[in-house]
Amino acid sequence: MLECAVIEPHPRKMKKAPVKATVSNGNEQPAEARRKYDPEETKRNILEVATQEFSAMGLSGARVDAIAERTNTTKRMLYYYFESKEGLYEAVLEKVYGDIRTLEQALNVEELEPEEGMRRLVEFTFDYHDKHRDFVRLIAIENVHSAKYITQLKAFKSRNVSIVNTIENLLARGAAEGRFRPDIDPIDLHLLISSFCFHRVSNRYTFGAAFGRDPSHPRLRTRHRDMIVDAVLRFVREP
Amino acid sequence: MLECAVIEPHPRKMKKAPVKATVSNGNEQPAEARRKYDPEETKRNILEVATQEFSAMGLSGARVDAIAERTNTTKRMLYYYFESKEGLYEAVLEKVYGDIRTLEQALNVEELEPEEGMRRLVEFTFDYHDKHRDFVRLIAIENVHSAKYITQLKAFKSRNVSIVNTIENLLARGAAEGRFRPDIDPIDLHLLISSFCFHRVSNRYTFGAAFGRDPSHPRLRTRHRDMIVDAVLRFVREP
Amino acid sequence: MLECAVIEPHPRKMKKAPVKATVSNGNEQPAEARRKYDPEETKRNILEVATQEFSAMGLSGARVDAIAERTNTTKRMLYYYFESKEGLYEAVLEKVYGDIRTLEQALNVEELEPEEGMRRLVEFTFDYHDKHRDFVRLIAIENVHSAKYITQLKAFKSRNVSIVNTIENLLARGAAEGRFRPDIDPIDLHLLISSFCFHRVSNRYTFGAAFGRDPSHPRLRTRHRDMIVDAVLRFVREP
Amino acid sequence: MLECAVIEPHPRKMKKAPVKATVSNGNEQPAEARRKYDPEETKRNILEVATQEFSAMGLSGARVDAIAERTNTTKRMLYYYFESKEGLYEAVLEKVYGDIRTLEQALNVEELEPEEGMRRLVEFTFDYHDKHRDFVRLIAIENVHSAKYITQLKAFKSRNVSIVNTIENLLARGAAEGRFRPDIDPIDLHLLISSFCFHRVSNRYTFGAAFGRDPSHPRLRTRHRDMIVDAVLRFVREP
DNA sequence: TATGAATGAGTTTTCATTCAT
DNA sequence: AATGAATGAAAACTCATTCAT
Repeated sequence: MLECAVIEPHPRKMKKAPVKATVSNGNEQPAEARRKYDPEETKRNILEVATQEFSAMGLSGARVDAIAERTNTTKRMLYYYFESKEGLYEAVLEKVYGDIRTLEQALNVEELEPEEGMRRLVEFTFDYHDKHRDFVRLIAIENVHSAKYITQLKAFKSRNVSIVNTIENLLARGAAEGRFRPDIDPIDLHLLISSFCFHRVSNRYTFGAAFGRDPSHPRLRTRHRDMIVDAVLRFVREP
Repeated sequence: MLECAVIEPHPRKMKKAPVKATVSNGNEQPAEARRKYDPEETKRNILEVATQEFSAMGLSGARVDAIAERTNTTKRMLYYYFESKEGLYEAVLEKVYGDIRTLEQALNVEELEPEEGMRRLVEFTFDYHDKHRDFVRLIAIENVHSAKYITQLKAFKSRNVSIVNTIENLLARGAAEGRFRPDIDPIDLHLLISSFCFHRVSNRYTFGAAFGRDPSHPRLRTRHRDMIVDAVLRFVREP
Repeated sequence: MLECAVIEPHPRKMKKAPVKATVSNGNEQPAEARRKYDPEETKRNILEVATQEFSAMGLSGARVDAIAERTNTTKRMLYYYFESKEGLYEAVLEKVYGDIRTLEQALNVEELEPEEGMRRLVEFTFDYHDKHRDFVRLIAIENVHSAKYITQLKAFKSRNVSIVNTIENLLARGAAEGRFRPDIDPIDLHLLISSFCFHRVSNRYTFGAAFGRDPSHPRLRTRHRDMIVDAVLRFVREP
Repeated sequence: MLECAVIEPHPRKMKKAPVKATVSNGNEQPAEARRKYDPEETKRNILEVATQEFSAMGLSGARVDAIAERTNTTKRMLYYYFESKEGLYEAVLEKVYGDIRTLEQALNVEELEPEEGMRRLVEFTFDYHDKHRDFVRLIAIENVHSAKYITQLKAFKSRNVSIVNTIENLLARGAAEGRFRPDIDPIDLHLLISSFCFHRVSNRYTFGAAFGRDPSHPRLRTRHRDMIVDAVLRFVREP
């Protein structure tokens, strides 16, 4: 049967240009309509939507189609700029880190006296996680993926190093003044601080379900902020 | 007959060994006699493998095929016993909670004096997260999915309630004795404790990447345990 | 805008089972209907169709959908058994080689006297290419892809070696008898023979277009067969 | 502003250097003056790159983007000048034929005595295929596509006709002199000659893989050239 | 003449789930 | 109770081509 069945190559045409239907879609842009050709805006738009999707659904749970749909452009552009779903995910991580960097610059605790500086640092860390929930969720998601993608970011290590340096400086000055205990490891302390700040955001769903309290409620938020400051100060103070 | 081309499905994917390979006992039996159907064992085996897969890959990232492959049985059985991927995931959550309950019974702090009881409670919480990493990862995964599945578990709420009751009791007794501050919210305190215990497990990949330290290393583990006990006691103590 | 837009994870359901439409499609199978579950038949069927498609369209030109459509099964099975388009292509190459091997066994020229053996060998080579056009086309296609896939086949090298051995034996015996020239390289001669046999099949379209002759026409076929035998014998004969 | 994340489209694909980079001449001109639009040069450049891509990848395997990338111009220009991928492919075929035509004029065997003329003709055919590998590959590719495109070329038929005429003339003169056999069909002989010359180029990858010999190696090349001349002369000579 | 951004339709591949035995 | 084969829907990704400037 097979061997001699001389199948003339069935002629199949090459891709042709699609018919273009330039019909207006009814809901026209308002007066200050976006420019049609604005790559930076396109990228930003894609990244914005992708950030939401990835942080809401996880890397595997996110759908490229879902992202594209909520974008001002098409799925194709997403691949045009970011190569692949993973590439887009990485770009999202990068962007989220970039966004945060600016904020971080503002933290200037080196000039404050140690206890006040420590208070500021903790408050900053708290606010920072509280404000950047997408960031927190993405880090949690990264841990599900064994931090495979985030480790490739240059920004990643440096950022953590800088915060630890800040803590180290505070601890050293406090100890020199006899106000702080001298034997505290800065990284350990950073872990203590960020654990709380991170956890109440990352685990707010299970927390809410378990205790019937939404940790993002303003009253709870304030109380938590005070508490972690208090706990940290009590922890570092001599004796 | 394609004598020379016996094509097995997906010949290129490396097959990991099933989790519990039924070892041959040497004196083989005729086919019918040897194969002893053991539904309980089959279910246990499936759950075990599924726990690994879900906790390693997340709910969306997990693959039914991957689970079935490492099982002693087939994909069909997985559906036979657990209905669907989601059903299996729920069963995994349930199992993980069940496993833990036993351990939890052992914690009897009500008889200890408040400070010692608090120490025990924190240590218990620490050890418990440290030992049950799959549990921790699954909770983190649940939060990616807005705690959709875990809230359905009866075990879930009760467990958290019981731990909070324990803390409440300790705080009340401590306050009565004038040793603890009287204004501490037990749920807040639980959040403080569990944040640290949870975070160092759930985020160990990003932590490791950021600081070049593996938080599961024994030395670090001990230090962290001491630290959280210390921090909590300093936090609750009067004044 | 972005940062604080708390997007509640839009609930999206997991894949559900499709509705099964078990309607009869009208053109029922004849009495000797295929068994529904016959993996060997399924694979054979896929390979048969794939052979046609690849040999007609080339590797890049072939369409997985087109193959699946002409199959008794679905596209999914194609991936079930062959992993990928490339995997299927490789399996096709393998099968085509397997098919041919049998035929080749029949060639027993070692017992014939050199000249008669050489005639048989050339005729065999001619017939073999003439009959296996898919094979010829696939080899041509492989050369477009720099023989990337075929080199992985075990069957490939051994087959060529055996035919060269056969030629070598004939040449040696012929030279010993003083009938053949002693300085002929067997691989070169194989190239001379197979060039012609291959070319008139592989290039029949351009040949037809250039000269208005279809080289597969029976009359031309016979003349070509005689010609290559004649040319080879004249080439090898002393002096 | 995503200051730290300037995302270029497809940042991961390595870009090969364009085929002819317009080197800066040191003393730069103002923008308008420096850029000299040279349509002919642009077309030539595109064709050159396209020839490489098509002959290396086949018609379906070739990528318009890949061609444009290695060009000094953009994809749009490619469509501007050649309409479509197919149009470009046809232009490549045409160019390749055009390139060759010049060479072919030089062959003047009508003045030589038949045997010497035949030798020259074969050598010419050999050299011509050996030198124009792209041409050979493109013909092979055309046969994968049933010679759909090449048949439209005016140059195509005429070229083949003229070579056959040349052979016919040689055969006739040789037969008249009693040196050549009188019953040889010129088209068949052309097929014999070109088969070998074509095949060793078109199938050099599978040949190399099968026999561990690269047919384009100078030593092998010379031997092959001598062989085909020898074989043809022995074939045409009386008796 | 020239260009980078944009696109829609197609193409390959994956996945949870079910069927026939 | 158990199984390997089978499946449709959806997901990721690609490609030739065109638009707006």
